[in-house]
Parts: sequence; structure tokens; C-alpha cells
Amino acid sequence: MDIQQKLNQQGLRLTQPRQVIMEVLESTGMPLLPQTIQQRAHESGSKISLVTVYRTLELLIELKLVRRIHGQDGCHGYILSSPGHHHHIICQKCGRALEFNGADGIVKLLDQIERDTKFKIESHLLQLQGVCPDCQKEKDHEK
Amino acid sequence: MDIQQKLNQQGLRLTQPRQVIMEVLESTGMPLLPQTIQQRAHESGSKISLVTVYRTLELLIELKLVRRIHGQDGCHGYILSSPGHHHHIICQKCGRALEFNGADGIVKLLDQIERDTKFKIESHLLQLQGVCPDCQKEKDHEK
DNA sequence: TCCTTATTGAAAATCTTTTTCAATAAGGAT
DNA sequence: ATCCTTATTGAAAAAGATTTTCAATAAGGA
Ligand SMILES: [Mn+2]
Ligand SMILES: [Mn+2]
Ligand SMILES: [Zn+2]
Ligand SMILES: [Zn+2]
Repeated sequence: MDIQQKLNQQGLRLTQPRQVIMEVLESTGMPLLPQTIQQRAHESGSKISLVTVYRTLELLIELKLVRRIHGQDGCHGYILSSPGHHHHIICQKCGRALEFNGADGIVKLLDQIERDTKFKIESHLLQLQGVCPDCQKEKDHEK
Repeated sequence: MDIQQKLNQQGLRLTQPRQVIMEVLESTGMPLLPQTIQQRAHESGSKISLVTVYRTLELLIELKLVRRIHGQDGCHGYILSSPGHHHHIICQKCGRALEFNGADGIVKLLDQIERDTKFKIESHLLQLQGVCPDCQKEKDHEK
């Protein structure tokens, strides 16, 4: 089921701005600020209100098509996300993000923590920062 | 080395507002909004500017005495943090937070992810939500 | 007690996100 | 292809969060 149907199914509409915002996110494998999304849309010929960007991101998050990324500073980026449980690792050089699931390790880790803390864990936020393979090569060149 | 020395060492001063904010954070084992910190300070007899709260939190984070907690919605809480590497698990019933380190499991997990993704991991953000032991008991009573 | 200057608070600026509401445009029905 | 209903948009304003400015204040070493 594509996004068109997913929306209509709930009485929602696949509008021009929604398509454009999806395209912007699809064409960029990295977390973008709402403001940046608006700019990119504008550069590709579509003037979209920033208000609409916020509203659309909220919707796309509900539809599990987009996730919020927490920046070091405090600002929030938004990135396209494939379905299913996974997390993001973001390159601190080029900004690109990669999904991973590391299901095994995470389940074990959470089990261990539940035993240690006696908490019942309901949800987790895991986000990694690092250097992607490409940027590692470049760093080598500099030396 | 206590906070007094830690500050003086860098030419910084242990002021009234800084002490009060530390006390507020110490007396509450849960993430607080800057605004809430100001209120608590006021309730305990110290009028502190919200500006000072922000500035002090920034400082305390640099000194590694405080950490930022990412709320589900987007607002940020601040919580006292003991030295060393660890993470927080927050009770979604009562708000209380507990530190854990789960060092073993995390190291293994990160190693696995480095192998899988070929990224060089530099830092990670891990934050758990759940129900604390106390609140689990209360839930049982309701049944 | 005095001096230097780091720090504070009030106000304003800046930035982010949400709300309002009239105009617009999806998309199902005719 | 045209009409209708109403979900959606955009402009403006409101609300909320965080930062900057700058004169007055207070740490803390001399
Ligand atoms: Mn997970
Ligand atoms: Mn955040
Ligand atoms: Zn990279
Ligand atoms: Zn609890």
C-alpha cells in the first residue's frame, strides 16, 4: 500500500505540498530542519509555507514515514524512515544517516537493564553519531 | 574536588543562583524544565531569572554535572548526573529517573553495529522510558 | 575593606512551533 | 467534465523557547 492509499484510507488527501516534502526527504539521506525542508522545496520550484512543513512532518511521523532526530545542540531534524523498528546513525562529517536495527544486541541490553534496575522498559531512544565509511577514507587522505 | 573548587579553578564563581539551582536539581530525581527549575527556586525563597537558569544549565552541562533529557514531545528536561558514563531511564508514571550504565551490553552492541555499518561510532544517545518498581506496585493494586 | 571582573536581571531580540481563520484544492459523486 | 463537500493550505498572529545586550550587582582575591 502506497502513501496515496494510506492517506485516502483515513480520509486524508495526497496534496502537492505533501508530495513535495516527501520528495525533499527522499532525495536527502540526512536529517533536515523544517526550515531547510522549506528551502529545498522552494529551490525545486515549490513554495510551501513553513506552517505546512510542520503540519506535514507531524502527519508523516504519525504515519511512521518520518522520524525525529535529536541534534546535539537542541534543534530537531527530520528524516525519512523505512517501516519497522530500527535506529539511526548519523555521520558527523557529512551528515548522512544510515538505519540499523541491531535487534539482537538491543534486546539483550534491555533485558539486562530491566534485571538491574527493576524497571519495566516501555520504549527506548537510541541514536548514534560517528563517521561514515566514505568520510573515514577522506580523513585518511588528509594525513 | 567539589563544585566550588571546580568553578574557581576556571575563574568562575560559586554564586547564590548557581547554588540554588543545584539544590533544586539535587532535591528532585527527575528531569525538570528550565521554567520549572525557576519556579522551584522561587518556592524555596530564591527569585532567580529564567535567563540565569538557562545560563547556569549550560554551564552545568559543560561541567558534566547535568544532562539534557529529550522529551517525547520535543521539550527538554535537565537532570543532575553523577560523573562517569551512564544513561537515564525515566518512569512514565511518576517521572523519576534512574541512572544505569549497562556498560557491557552497550559496548557489545556498539561493536556489533560498527561491524555491520562500517561506521566509526563516536558517541551515542540512549534514553529509556518505562515504569519504576514503585509505580509497578501501584499498577498491581488498581487491578 | 577595596578592586576587579564574573555574573545577574530586565528588556528586547531571536528562533521555534502552534493556533486562527478565510481561501483553496483534493477527490468522490453526479 | 462539472459539482460539492470538506480536508488542507497560507498569511498573520500568538505562543513558547532560548539568546543577546548592557547596566547594576556581588564573588572572591588582594
Ligand atoms: Mn531498538
Ligand atoms: Mn530533543
Ligand atoms: Zn560521512
Ligand atoms: Zn515511577
